[in-house]
Amino acid sequence: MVLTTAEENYLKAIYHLSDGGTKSVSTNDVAAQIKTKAASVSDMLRKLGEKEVIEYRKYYGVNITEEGKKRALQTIRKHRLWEVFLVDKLQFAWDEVHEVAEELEHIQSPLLIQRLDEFLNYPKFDPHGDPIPDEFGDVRARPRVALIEMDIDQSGQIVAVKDSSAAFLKYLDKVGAYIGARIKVLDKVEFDGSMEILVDQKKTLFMSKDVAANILAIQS
Amino acid sequence: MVLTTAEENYLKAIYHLSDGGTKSVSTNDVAAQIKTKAASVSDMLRKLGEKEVIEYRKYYGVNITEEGKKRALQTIRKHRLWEVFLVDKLQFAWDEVHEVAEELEHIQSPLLIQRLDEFLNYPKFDPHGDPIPDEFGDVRARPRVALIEMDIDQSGQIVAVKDSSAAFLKYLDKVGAYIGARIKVLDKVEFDGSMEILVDQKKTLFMSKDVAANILAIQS
DNA sequence: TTACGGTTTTAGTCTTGACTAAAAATAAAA
DNA sequence: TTTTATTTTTAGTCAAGACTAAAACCGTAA
Repeated sequence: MVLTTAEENYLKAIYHLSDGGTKSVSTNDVAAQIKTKAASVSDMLRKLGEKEVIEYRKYYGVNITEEGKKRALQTIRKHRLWEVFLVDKLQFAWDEVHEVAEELEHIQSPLLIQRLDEFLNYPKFDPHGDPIPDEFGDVRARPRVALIEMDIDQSGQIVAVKDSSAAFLKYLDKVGAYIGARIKVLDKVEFDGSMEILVDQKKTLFMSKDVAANILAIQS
Repeated sequence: MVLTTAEENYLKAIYHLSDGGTKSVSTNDVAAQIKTKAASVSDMLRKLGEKEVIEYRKYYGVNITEEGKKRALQTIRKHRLWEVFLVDKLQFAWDEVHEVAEELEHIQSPLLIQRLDEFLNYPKFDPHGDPIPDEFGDVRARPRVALIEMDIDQSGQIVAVKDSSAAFLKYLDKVGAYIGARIKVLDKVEFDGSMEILVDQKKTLFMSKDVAANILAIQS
């Protein structure tokens, strides 16, 4: 059973909105996500229901089925692999990749994706730090570690903060350590626990133990 | 002015059928090329005429305009660059690339194509030996040389034959030296002018001076 | 229990790009 | 010059995927 580009996009949106299939999703939410009108969504949900990739009860929102989840993860896998390709091989910046990957993810060729995965050396995370599902749709849980726990020379990416107070976020923004930033530990000072961090391969940043303990990263 | 995927495909077909814009093309020819019906073509020609990428006179076929030629060459450029990518980077065989490239060529991103070109090191020919237009649509004329003229260790691709008699073509087919085959000169025998040729990186072929003089190749 | 506001669905329309069947135009033959 | 064969166009449909407007439904508050 083949899905159109539009159907793939709906399914992906539903997957994301449902937190990987754990919650049910309303028509309006899908409409907002896809940037379309609720009426169009109703129509599409009926079709996706017939194809059995979602379970659709009129007026009660949708739940994604196992088959649907598998399909959505395939699309997400393709999207993220292309993002890695664009950043690692074609020197795109991360904020430039999304739209292009949004188009590339709909290319139909299992061989292409298999070979691309191989060419990229089987990456586990995309440039935003999101995990890349394997060909069976399995997603490795992403272990998050406090920046303070990372060793010298380790690379990674900032994915979240523990203390999300406005003041702290403002500080992060000011020094350029935004969510998504790729970082590398250059040095750790034994004396006060402070760290020297390379951000986006160009900017060096000094941060106190307290700051470094509040930032969560994934290692790569 | 933006062209849809379907419009790009029509334009490309017209470009090819018109021999690069030198001949006019009939509705039926386009229908055969696109594998669609003449009625559908009529409709599309009207639309392409309004967009001024072709000159359309009812019942008298179409001529591609300068603007249309430029657009067609952009699409051809994208197609051929992707083919190079698939063969050179993803280890596709040259007869596996066409369909996938047919999808990839419609991805809209000038930056993507510019970076891809750079990543592939500005290739001048695709895996079938067809020239890749530059970003302005200029196509470098492809210098063809008789196989017999090539030096040892030179690589290239068979693009045509001088003597296209059935007997000769049959012979070529039998030994596996088809049009499009990638070849490399392994050895030239001074004594009788015969050559040893590596075909598609796997098969070694011995051919007489007379045969080698009848085969035209491009060098790469 | 009924009324109301918000959500969702239905009904009907539009555009793109395909189709078939029929009409019209051109080209070739008598 | 008229007839005939071929090509091309028009007219009318269809499916996908969007839209608007109107109707139907749900949950909550009176």
